[in-house]
Amino acid sequence: MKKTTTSKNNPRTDNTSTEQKIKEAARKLFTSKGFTAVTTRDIAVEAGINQALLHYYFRSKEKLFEIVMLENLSLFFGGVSSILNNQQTSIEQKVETLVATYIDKLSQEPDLPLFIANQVQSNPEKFIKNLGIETLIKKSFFLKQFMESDYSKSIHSLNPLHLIINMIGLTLAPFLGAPVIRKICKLDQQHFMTLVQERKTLIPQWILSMVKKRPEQK
Amino acid sequence: MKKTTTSKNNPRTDNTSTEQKIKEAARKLFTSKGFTAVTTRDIAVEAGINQALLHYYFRSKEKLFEIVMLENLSLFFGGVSSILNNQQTSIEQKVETLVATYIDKLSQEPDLPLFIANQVQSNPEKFIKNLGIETLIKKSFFLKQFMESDYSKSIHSLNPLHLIINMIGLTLAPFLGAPVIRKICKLDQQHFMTLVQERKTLIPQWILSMVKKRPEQK
DNA sequence: CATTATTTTAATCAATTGATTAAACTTATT
DNA sequence: AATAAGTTTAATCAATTGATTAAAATAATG
Repeated sequence: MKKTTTSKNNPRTDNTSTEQKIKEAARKLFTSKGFTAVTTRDIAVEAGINQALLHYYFRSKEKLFEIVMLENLSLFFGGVSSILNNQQTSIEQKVETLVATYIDKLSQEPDLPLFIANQVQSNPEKFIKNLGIETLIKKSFFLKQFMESDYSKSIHSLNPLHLIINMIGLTLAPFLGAPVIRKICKLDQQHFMTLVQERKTLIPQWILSMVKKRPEQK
Repeated sequence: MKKTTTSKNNPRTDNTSTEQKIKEAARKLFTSKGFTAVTTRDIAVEAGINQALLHYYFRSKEKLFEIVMLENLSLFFGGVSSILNNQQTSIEQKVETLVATYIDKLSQEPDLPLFIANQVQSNPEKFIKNLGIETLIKKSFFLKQFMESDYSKSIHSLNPLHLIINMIGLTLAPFLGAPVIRKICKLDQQHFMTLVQERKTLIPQWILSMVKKRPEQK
């Protein structure tokens, strides 16, 4: 039987190496190929362990996926709240940090956006519940700050929903299209990274220009 | 045996109703759930036919998926070439028509972007080959037009790659996040549609403001 | 060291999967 | 109507799947 609750054996910090190996293999495969496309045997091979061990440690494929999904969610949204609710920073600074943070994050985990997008599509209510997205955005200091700013008072006022959609869209787009972009433009990993890094300064500029003034209709 | 080549029976235009039913069921399921998550029996049930008929008409699940994928690709990219290569329209007009066309298209086929994104990730080279994307973009009249315009000559000149990424990102974003956006903001289908329709005029304005002038660094 | 608890393994299970087959049924052709 | 060609069906196959089991191997405990 598996040591479940308070066990006495801890070789060192005891995050049983095998358990960890399985979870990491699962995360790699689930994140890049999705739930149904990955078999428990695939995971076992990737982790270099016996297939039965997967069930020994995680009961079922579903349970393991659930864990991976929650990990990916917190990886994707972790830290956002503290940026959005920082009382010391301006709107402009928030946009900058947010974009920069995500570009760095996605540079290390390029499969994350598509994984998240698939979860959003296949299970939106679960997605919303597991995160505090609703409060994360709607009750954020960022939104309050924006609604009280000149931006939302001017006649050029823009629905903040558009703003959020744009920020996310502009940031995720190059990662979602990465394989095609790289292939067509013949960019190696390094050149692609500089392209993406450029956007750290560009996106905030674009976002602010959207909200500051509209070009006159000709 | 199946009537393959030139058959003599044609009730009317003879796109055998069953064959069509299967293909439509397959498209619906494959597009929303992906290849591995859908079984041939799922398709049979959705189409209201016997499972063996699927193989009778399409040989294998893979072949059927291939057909659906190509159909989706041409659905997604159809008409783009004629917009990009129109010698009569200005850059501004091209951006406007492109955005408007896609917003209309995706409003009717909201699952398309994620399906395409998944294909891009899992099989980029096939994706590029099946389409003429490379020529579609790199050799388009649009690009030539842009490179010769004031936009690319000014000191504010912007890598056109960013422009294309932005256009796509801004257009697709609300559809990729649709379920969450609708849930959080409590938008019904109709209100979501007006939100998206607003972007038909907004996105071209944003795109042009990006390329026209940069806000000064403070 | 002996005993017990934990971890790992190989073998196997039942269910599901894509695919095939042979017979039944329908439609067209003469 | 008789025959042939095309279509549909139910039954079945072999392979793969997630999951279980019981025994073996390893580590911990007294």
